[in-house]
Amino acid sequence: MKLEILAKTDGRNLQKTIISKIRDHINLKNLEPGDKLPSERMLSEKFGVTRSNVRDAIQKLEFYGLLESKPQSGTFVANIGVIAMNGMIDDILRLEEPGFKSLVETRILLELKTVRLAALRRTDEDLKTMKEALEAYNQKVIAGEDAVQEDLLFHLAIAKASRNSTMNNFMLLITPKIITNFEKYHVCDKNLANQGIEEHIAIYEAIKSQDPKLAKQKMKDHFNVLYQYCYNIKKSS
Amino acid sequence: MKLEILAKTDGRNLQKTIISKIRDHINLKNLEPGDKLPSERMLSEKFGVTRSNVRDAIQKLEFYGLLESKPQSGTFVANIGVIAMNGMIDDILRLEEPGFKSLVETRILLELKTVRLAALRRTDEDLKTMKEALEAYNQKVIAGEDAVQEDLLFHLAIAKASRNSTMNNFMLLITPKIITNFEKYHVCDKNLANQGIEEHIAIYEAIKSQDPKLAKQKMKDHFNVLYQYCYNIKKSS
DNA sequence: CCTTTTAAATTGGTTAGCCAGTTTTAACAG
DNA sequence: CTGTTAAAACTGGCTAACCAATTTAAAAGG
Repeated sequence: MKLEILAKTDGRNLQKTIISKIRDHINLKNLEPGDKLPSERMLSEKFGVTRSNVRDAIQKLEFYGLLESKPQSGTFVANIGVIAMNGMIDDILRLEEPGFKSLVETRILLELKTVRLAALRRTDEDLKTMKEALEAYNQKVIAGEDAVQEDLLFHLAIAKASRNSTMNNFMLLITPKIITNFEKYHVCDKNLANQGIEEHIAIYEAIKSQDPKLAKQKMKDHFNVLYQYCYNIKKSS
Repeated sequence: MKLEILAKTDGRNLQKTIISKIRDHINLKNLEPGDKLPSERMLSEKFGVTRSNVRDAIQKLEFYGLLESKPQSGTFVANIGVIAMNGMIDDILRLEEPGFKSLVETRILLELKTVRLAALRRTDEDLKTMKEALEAYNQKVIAGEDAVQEDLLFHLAIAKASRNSTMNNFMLLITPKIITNFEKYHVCDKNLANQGIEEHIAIYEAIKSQDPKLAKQKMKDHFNVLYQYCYNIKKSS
């Protein structure tokens, strides 16, 4: 077990090492936006690692918009100067795994915004999707079954109706992680789920009547109950 | 040029096709959390694509927390039921590339929160980092040079001081894309940069004196100027 | 029939080599 | 010396073979 963890952190540290070496190279050679990096083969030889490792590191930096790979041509420094490049790579390297608290804070922030935007921008089709998710949730709760999935889908339907693909994407990223934590700490019990029905309906109605302020307030109420309960669980565990 | 775009969309569509086929398989076989997917080899044969393509698709679903690959063992359905799985994959497939407006909206939302959290949680070290970024910015502006990078680093320093790794990560993700758009539309002119000095100082002082409300207000002021200018640019272009 | 042991098959990950474009170099004509 | 052309070298992506760990099957022992 220990070894498995070590292996994983080893892989992580290897990637971080390669990323920092790429940064060093950029600094040493004073590469500016648009300049070409050495080929993956040369970098892998220079760093004493496999080409796959280099590719993975480059892919990560591409994901953060710092590099850009062009097929059959090369990898290029993105339209970002060396100063910002250094600062950002530094931040990326020091970025730690998000804890539960971090995820919850971000979720609340995002949802209080998406619900507002959804109230302003929702189409009739969005409304239909939300209503379906809402009714699926209610049905499960009334039947006394677990409704975590349906709850998730209702909230994601709101995110989609917000018509902001960045926030929608972020919601898709963090929600599953939160759900996993919820189930781990056994949040979302039956009685809480019953209360959730009314709260969801209130949110839905506010979005339907295109009242952003009310929608935000109802979402706030929803979270208040949920996370008060949640933090109690956390403290007692 | 047309062909290049076609090739890219082809690759994208291929991955989306594979992802939807994986979803279909999960539905058809009624796979539940913890169940094992067929091996990458079998899936690649079944779908008539290369193993690399299957791996990439699985990696993406892993990124969104829907699958989990264990070395020398197999790929497993994450702790998420079929209903949520279907909904999420559907959302992921329909997710569109974020536009400029989407990015700006999200940035404002995130920064109004991170600046508040930074005021509450900043350590003395955070404060030092922010001050350094601030002074680097001022120096460049006073010298009449472009200070986009230094501006970026100041805002990222705030994100780091917020002590929320999820928001910090999100900021790192969207900021470069916004910067690119800024430079494309030639936002951030000299006169605007001069005004930026005072606004940055006001934000910094509010964080220093641990006044979250004031910090948020000063950030709001900062954005007001910036994006009023920005939207004018957009409209005229 | 059940438990233990062992060997064969299967797995995700890794590696070396191949491919189709791109880029650089060199050859050559004017 | 310059502009054009062709060919050689280089590039990121892709393919197939390989690897070590794991899982399954079967064989052995009780």
